[in-house]
Amino acid sequence: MQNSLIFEKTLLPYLGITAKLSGFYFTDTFHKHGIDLSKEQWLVLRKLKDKDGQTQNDLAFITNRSKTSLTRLINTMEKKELVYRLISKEDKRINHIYLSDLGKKTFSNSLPVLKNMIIELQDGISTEDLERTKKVLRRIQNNISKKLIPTK
Amino acid sequence: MQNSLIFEKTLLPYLGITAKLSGFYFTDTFHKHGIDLSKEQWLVLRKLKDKDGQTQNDLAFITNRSKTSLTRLINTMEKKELVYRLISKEDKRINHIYLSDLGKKTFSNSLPVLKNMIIELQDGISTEDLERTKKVLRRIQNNISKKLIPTK
DNA sequence: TTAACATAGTTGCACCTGCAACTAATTCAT
DNA sequence: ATGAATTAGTTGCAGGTGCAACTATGTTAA
Repeated sequence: MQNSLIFEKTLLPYLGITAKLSGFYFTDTFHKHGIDLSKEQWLVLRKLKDKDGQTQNDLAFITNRSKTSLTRLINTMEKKELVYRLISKEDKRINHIYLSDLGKKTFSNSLPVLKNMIIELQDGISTEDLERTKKVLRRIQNNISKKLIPTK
Repeated sequence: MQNSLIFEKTLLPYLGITAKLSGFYFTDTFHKHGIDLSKEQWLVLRKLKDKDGQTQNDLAFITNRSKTSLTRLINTMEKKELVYRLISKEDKRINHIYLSDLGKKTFSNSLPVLKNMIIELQDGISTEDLERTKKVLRRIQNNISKKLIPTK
């Protein structure tokens, strides 16, 4: 019992709980505002907004997902007509993913809601604390990356 | 594009990415060490180690899960013989969940692995930065909790 | 006492996830 | 030029998730 309590003193449970609660908050807020997007779907729209027509491989990579997961994410998003697939003419293996009008509209509707959500999320935290926290999280990401991709 | 980039400057993506990578790292490390536990299963063992025989309701609450999700988590853990259900004699609606010997052994095997994992995760971060980050994450949790349970 | 309500847990449905094995298309090397 | 290796995406399988509706049990109030 004493031994397992050590972990409560590390960042891991804080990270896990905060991420979980943020997820609930995200879902809840979008739902309340009639925005029919999961956080995963939102993230894909956000990446496509940056650069439309990316391949599934690229999207999987930049969203830290397996290509399997991304395939199915795009399936549901295509069913909901948020995005559409176009097979590349140069290489028939490749799908390019594009935002539909609905996708664009839904994303742009989500922005003010999300903006407000973030303000409430970060309420009462100083800029300095925010920056320091980011630095710590970035450090953790680097620590993990080194371990996950061994030398390769 | 300019507008959506705002979110990259907030804590949300840092939180999401760090939690995701931590999850990968967790799974990867346990797998490498032959510990057959998902992080969700680990968390249930951890809570039962604190107090054996808790009800599904209690476990769902303290692990921030829906009772649905917890039901199914216990189903798989029972199949793997990590835990077992006992129906309460006072109230037949209630299931008490107990650690099996295998559950106890698996959990205790996981501890040194996890300990080492956390050391590597937090490598190069000062104690002060750790504490400050925890403070920030706790603040976010509080901010969200206020919003999620409105007055009730 | 019995009808109304509350509670613990399960189930159907829909979604997100990764691994391993697969198909189809492309490239590389002999 | 053709067989081998590589690559992009899909599918089967197993697992995690929440909501709403449900069952079974227990409590409460008329």
